[in-house]
Amino acid sequence: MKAANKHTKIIHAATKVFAKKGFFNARISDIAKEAKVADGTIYLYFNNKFDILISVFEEEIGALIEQVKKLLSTEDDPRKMIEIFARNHLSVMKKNKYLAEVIQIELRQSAKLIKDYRNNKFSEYVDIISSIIKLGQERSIYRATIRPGIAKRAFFGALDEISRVWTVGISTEYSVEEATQQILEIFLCGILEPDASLI
Amino acid sequence: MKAANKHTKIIHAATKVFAKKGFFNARISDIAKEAKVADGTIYLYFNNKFDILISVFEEEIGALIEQVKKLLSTEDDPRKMIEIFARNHLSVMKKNKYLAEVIQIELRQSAKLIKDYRNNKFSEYVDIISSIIKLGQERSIYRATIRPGIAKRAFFGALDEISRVWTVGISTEYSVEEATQQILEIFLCGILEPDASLI
DNA sequence: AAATAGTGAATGGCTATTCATTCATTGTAT
DNA sequence: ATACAATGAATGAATAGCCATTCACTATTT
Repeated sequence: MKAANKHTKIIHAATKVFAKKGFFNARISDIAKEAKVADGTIYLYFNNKFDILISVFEEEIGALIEQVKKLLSTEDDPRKMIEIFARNHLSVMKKNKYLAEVIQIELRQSAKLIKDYRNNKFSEYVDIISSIIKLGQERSIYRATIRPGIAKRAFFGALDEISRVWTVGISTEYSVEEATQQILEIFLCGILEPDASLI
Repeated sequence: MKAANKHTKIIHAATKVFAKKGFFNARISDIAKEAKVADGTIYLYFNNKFDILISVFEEEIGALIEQVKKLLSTEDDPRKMIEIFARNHLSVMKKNKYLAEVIQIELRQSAKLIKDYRNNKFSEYVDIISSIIKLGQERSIYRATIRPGIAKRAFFGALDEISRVWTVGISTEYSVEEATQQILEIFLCGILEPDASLI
């Protein structure tokens, strides 16, 4: 029978192979081997190679959204919420390096790879940041001069670039906690020395 | 004669084609056509397709480094220096969309594309940020608790993600000035309302 | 008339996708 | 209980098309 978990098995295998080789260098036979199925079997579950990539985005990021939304639902303070988002993102990326790689690299070219595919799931994920910022502004906790649409990009971009350290073989290492603390310090307080207006 | 400017012509053509189609979908014949030379001519100036991409990185980012270093050399205040870096980066990326696209997308996969190619030029560029931060720390203008190695990533990642708005066809638009101002507000002061410790 | 630069059609290697066939499971008839 | 279909999942070798690179040839310079 067409086991539902074979679909999932292929998705996970594809995530790994895409991460390691990149979409174009990934061979269908690599994915098949990784998933321990025959090449042809993949076409029983997916229409083509692009379809596999899209499914990886939708399903893996979908799960990420579920997870962070659940965590956020227990918190009300926008400062804590932004912290939860950052810590969760960084720890998932550190733990799931294959997913990290796919988001950082393949997702970015997806618009070019696949005609008329909009990354709705991805936008939905990043928009969580702007909604937290808006909430904070309503409560006068975050500055009204901050534009949520720009700040969400700045925040996500910062998290994304910071987490790249764990995917490529860069020597400098730091922990999720350290990275989270730094990101929060920068975004909440800025990098200026509080009494630097002197000089 | 082996005109030096034919080399440059090919580099610019390649930047454009790589930006539009991505490295793997770019055909040598596309680049040749764009540069108005024969397919074979490209191999008189470059060893192979990868070599073209590497040259694009080295030469285009090399020029970017020259430019920003020159601008920075006239300034001494680390706060202004970080501003100069941000404004310059954003305005170059808004103006030169092909280069922006190549940096944002192709550069990221270069490690995977090309065995043992380290993006020295790119690291050199991003390291300008950490050196500005260190300078600021020495003068007690930037907090000592900020780790320059992490902050440079956060700052560059923020700039990079913000400038993506100009490359992909996203509806929301903002100017270089607006983006620069927001980035500086966030990084220098943070997003917290100054007297938000209330609540 | 050398020497050098440029050309573009032909080659050769590579791989996504297909599809004829096999295999496993379930149902039906004896 | 055993034999026999029927169904549809799984397989993987064969196909068909694509494109980086080469190279025999032409054009241009010195």
